[in-house]
Amino acid sequence: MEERYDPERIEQEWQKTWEEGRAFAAEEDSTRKKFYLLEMFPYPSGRIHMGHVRNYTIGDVVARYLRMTGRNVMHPMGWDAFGMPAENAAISHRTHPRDWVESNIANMKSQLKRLGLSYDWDREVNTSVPQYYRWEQKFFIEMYERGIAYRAKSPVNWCPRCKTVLANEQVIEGRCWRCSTDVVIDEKEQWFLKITAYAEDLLKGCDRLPGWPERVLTMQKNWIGKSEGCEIMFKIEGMDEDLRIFTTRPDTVYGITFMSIAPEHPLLGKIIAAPYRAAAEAFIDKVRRGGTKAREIEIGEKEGVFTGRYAISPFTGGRIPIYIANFVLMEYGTGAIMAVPAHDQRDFEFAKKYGLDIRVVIQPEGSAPPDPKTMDQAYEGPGKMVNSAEFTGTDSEMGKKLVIEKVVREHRGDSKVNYKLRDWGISRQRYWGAPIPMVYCERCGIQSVPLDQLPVELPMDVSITGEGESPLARNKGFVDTVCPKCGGPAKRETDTMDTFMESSWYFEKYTSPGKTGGPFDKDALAYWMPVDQYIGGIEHAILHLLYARFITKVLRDLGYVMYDEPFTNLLTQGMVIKDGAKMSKSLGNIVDPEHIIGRYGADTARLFILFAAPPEKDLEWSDKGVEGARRFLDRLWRFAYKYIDKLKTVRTSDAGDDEKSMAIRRVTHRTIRRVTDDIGDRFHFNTCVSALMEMLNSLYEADEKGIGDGQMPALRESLETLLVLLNPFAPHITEQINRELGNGPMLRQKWPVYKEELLHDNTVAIVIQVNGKLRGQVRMPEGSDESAVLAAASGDERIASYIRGRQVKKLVLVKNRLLNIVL
RNA sequence: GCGAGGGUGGCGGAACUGGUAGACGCGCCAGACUUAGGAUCUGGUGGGAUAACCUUAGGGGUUCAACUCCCCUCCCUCGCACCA
Repeated sequence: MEERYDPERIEQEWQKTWEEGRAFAAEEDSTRKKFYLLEMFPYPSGRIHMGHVRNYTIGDVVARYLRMTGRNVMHPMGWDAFGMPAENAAISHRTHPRDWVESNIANMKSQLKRLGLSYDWDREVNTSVPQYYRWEQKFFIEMYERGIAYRAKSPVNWCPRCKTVLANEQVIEGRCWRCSTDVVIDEKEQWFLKITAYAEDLLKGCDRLPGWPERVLTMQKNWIGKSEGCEIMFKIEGMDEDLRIFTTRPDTVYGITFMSIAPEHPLLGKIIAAPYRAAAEAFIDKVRRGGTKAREIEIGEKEGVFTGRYAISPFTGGRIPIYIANFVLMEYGTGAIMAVPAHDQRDFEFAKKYGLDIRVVIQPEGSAPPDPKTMDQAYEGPGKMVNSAEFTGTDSEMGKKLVIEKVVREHRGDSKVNYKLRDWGISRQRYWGAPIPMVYCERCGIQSVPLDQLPVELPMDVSITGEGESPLARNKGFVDTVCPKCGGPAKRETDTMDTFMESSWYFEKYTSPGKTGGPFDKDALAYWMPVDQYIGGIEHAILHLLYARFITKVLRDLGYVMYDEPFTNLLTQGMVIKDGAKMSKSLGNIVDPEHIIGRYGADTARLFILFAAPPEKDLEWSDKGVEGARRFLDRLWRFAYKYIDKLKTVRTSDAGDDEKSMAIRRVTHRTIRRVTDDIGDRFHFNTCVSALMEMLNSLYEADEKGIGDGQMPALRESLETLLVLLNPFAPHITEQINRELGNGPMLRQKWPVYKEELLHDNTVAIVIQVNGKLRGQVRMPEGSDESAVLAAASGDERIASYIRGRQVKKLVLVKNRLLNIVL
């Protein structure tokens, strides 16, 4: 054994061994319990960052631990290889996106290998190759045939900088999620996936995911945004059309004093009465100029203008003035609302501003109805209906049902559920993505590409300039095709799919990456899916995780998969921060993983990152902390080096029962218990590491007191155990020392099981409290009863001084731990 | 405003069902070895005149016993935010 710990040499050697032995290749084995462990695959940007290191290290600990417990672990890795940066790089570096991506993958792959991550590289998936995206195209066509994929003209979020359409989910506070440019609204023909048809399924599924963090589920539920209420049609005075509104408060219909409609409402042209036209149009124009920014970000003043027209209440028959209001959104509900200022804060503010009536129709439980003249805010709570004709006196919750019944009876509307969730626009006017397999024929219209002609391959001979139309639209060889139906000239769809499509089913592809006759091997899919543990950043709480759940449900309905949810357990790890801020180029606080690995070794990097914080919390990077991690490994190495020659010649099974041996063995078995508890169900890797540090500390303590030849078997057991327990965290150094001990590889080694009888000493330290305050400690045989402990405590001079001359009122004994003497 | 999660030494963080608060690591202090030490080892390290005693954001409560349970207040982070 070398005297000095040299991580670089050791790590390279073991990584080579693992690679050559295909050490982490997973195979279906129906006799073994599977575990599918997955970390979110990266975009191949070229270099890994600390966030990756953290994400993948956490996963690797779980993978290596579970393998040792006997689970058949699949731990794959791949590349989310489509997407804009490749195109941007192509423009600035004059390379082809494919080449750029490939060299990035090669580089990142070697970086991941240098971290010692135990991936099954045989299952590697690259989403940008036709063998991958051809199945996505097939799914798309099948979705089209079922009406799940459809084409529609709709206002889209357009990023002028990225020159592409963005999904609602990709617009953050009115700006592009990538480049933060203000997004503009444009009308375009787009391909959509009907995620709204799955809104209820996705929402219900949230309640069947106990292994997901509550906050992720909450975010998803919020995003889906279900609200139950009803639609009511109001007659418009002097017009044939009805005004349809959506409300969740049918119990307040007798409090309607005006109507508010969105400036984009299609009926507006007819509704606005001639004398009001100029003012109304000026207002509409003003709102429109404000754009998305003003409407969606600034919680601006509520403004509106009277249309000069009235609706008729189907309840009272009264005339209700119709206003155009800036806060009413066309995209939600019907784009028109009934306004009940007494019981809706927004309506209240609007009414106050324009001097409109306020009519109270709900009386709060146990207090008088609010007075419209003195109210300073709307009462939005429940209560008893008042001033509401035949409903007066009814409880508001019951009233909601009864009013809906009345509306239905009179054919003025129906109950209705609305969702905030919108259909997923997947068209992207970009080159580097999966082509949407559709053809436009002048004669036959939209046609899907016949399945036997898939894949529609992305052409490689393109010029990428970043100007004007997408490179695909200018590529005649690609665009010009024949209609699959009539054989006449036709043009291909030139939009590509949102890259979130590829990441919505890659985890399924890992189960049979080489399969060619279809997307998945049925048996492999049945064996491995669903993913038992998924690990990734919280930033994907909505986008990726919602889309992946959606596509899984679609694939289920298309008959490809047989489960409802793809990820049983989800762990969202925190960010890596430095000096209190997220690592970023602009802040100049980036720590390069490669540099850390080069200087301290992968084992040190892994150990630090696991030790510094529990996985779900943010991790503050500390160079000093890294040194501490390295110091621990150095200490481990030195300890092993000191005893290696003696340890080589003894057998663990010969461990003696002398006091020194027993002390060593107790520490060993107690540590097994601690680490097993923390690593298994709790994922508290930081406390695992500290338990291992404590174990090594106590071995050094034993060393200080002198370890004789008689203790060598116990010491061997201890060191071997320490190596196994530490192996998931620091796989290289542990393998190396283990080999020096003359043992075979740790890969298939069993996770140790502690021996109950070795956890206990025959005596225990019992804390003595007097009136709840700590006063001392006595050493007692295990299982001592109240009177015995009290006797011992009384014998202790310090403790006795607190009790002397006073009556013991009560004794509280916590077996083997504590005695509280109450005076 | 609504929803979720937090607030523990100089710092990162422990304390699983209420039972020795501050494990482990960093930093700091002292010492040893040494030509030197940013190497290594040993000891110390919540506050306090190291004596009483006080300490888990602050205040109250339940209990023999509270970081942990209950009530009130303050602060921080994240998500949603005119969704009718």
